[in-house]
Amino acid sequence: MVRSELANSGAAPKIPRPTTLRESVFEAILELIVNGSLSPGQHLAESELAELLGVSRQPVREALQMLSGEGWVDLRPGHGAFVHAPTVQEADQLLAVRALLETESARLAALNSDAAGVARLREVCARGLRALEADDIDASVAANSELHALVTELSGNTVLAELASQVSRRVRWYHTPVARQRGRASWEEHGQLIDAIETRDDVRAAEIMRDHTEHTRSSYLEQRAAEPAEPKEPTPVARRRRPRSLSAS
Amino acid sequence: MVRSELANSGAAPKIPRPTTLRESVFEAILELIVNGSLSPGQHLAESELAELLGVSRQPVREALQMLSGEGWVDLRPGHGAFVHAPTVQEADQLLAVRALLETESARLAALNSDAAGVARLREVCARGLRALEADDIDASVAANSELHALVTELSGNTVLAELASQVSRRVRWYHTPVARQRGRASWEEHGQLIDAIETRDDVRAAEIMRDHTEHTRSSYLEQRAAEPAEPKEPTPVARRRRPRSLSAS
DNA sequence: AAACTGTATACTGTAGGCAGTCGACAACAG
DNA sequence: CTGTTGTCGACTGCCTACAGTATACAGTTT
Repeated sequence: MVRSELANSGAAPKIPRPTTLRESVFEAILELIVNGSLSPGQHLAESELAELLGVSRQPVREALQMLSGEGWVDLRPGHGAFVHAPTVQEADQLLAVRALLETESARLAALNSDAAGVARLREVCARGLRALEADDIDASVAANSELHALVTELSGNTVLAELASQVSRRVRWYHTPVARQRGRASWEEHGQLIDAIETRDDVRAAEIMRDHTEHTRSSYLEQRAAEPAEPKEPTPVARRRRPRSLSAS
Repeated sequence: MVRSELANSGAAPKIPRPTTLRESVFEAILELIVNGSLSPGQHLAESELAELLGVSRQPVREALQMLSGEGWVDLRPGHGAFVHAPTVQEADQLLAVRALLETESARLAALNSDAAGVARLREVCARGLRALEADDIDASVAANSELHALVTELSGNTVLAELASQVSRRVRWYHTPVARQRGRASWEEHGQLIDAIETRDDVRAAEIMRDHTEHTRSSYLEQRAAEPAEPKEPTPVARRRRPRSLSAS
């Protein structure tokens, strides 16, 4: 194998693998949704998005269908795509499902984890705490997601991990705007969780994770109850006729 | 409302709503996968499928992406679609996830159910038993799925129900070929489950469902252990060069 | 004979275009 | 003035076509 010589030469700068256009478009639109540039209920015209992103309609179509599959947009046949407008009820249900999936993940992680896994958990946890001290909300939220993803990965159940990851992303969307508080307590719970995983105490790990996710859930509900953003308008599905420009908010 | 006169006239033959082509193609390919016409690992060329189904490549592409989203095919960029080849490990993980989701569904159903819901459950259960008596495996399996779907629906958590439905379909694919036995016992457990739901005994309902799904899981594993169809060939990803014809098996 | 290189083929990814359909507004009848 | 019908505009869904790329085979060189 003469090639191995070249293969082992390392220093492979991972050539900018021109990932498929639809994936780039997927990420781009997702970003627009998450950061609020596209408001819930808004109609997404393929042509406009295509022009905005400088691509043809086809990748946009495919990206919209991917988004639909994960619940980010609603696809009404013949009418096109609308940014999904999450109801409070749905958010609550989603949080409940997340609690279920992550609790089981924590339990399995406690049973399957090894020293290396625990070390990685601690590293992420430390990073999250540092971000918290520095008041870097974004980094803190990112570390939070990373930690939860790591727990699901350590569960050893790939299917479970993928499902949890999908659910978590949506949860984060609903939850991020109200996640400012509940920082310190959250990371303390994370520490306890890691302790339980390290000692392979699956029952305790599950218990901590359940309480932890339930805390964020009740925190979310309180927040929503405090400021009922739009109590009316139960389904404001793109009331305005033509959102000519996509630059909302 | 003059229109109500016409609207209430009933007898709406539900005009053959020309559902989008991509959905029809989705169903068609899914059927080909489930019934074994397309074997796991087989490469799916868009052009061939398009010609086979008498449509253009576009709906086929979109259908394949939907299938990819639900885990039926693997989409390798630049290489096209391959029928997903489930490993034993993955099937086991999927069954574990199903157990988790359905157990929670049963618990919630016990808390939320009403008389009407219980009546529907009993109806389906009776239908399943009749099918079993008549040795109608297909009908029995269908009733089984319907019953489980009904339980998740009665849980009141839509998100949970959708997730469980998705997982169940895949489970059924892996499981159907080995589902011949375990008929009688399964339906007896269903009866007990309905009893628990009727009496709103959430703990017992969850317990029964967990045991029930664990039974099918161990049943599946035994079956696989008994006949290790292809112990070798860990990833037979379309080894043959050109599967000219799509009529496999 | 073995390995490398050039060429051919087939398939994917993307673009552009056309017909069908839905919603909205305007004109008209009762 | 209210309800109905005709017409316009826009957008989706689908088809066709082209370019880019990966794979396999054959020819060539060492």
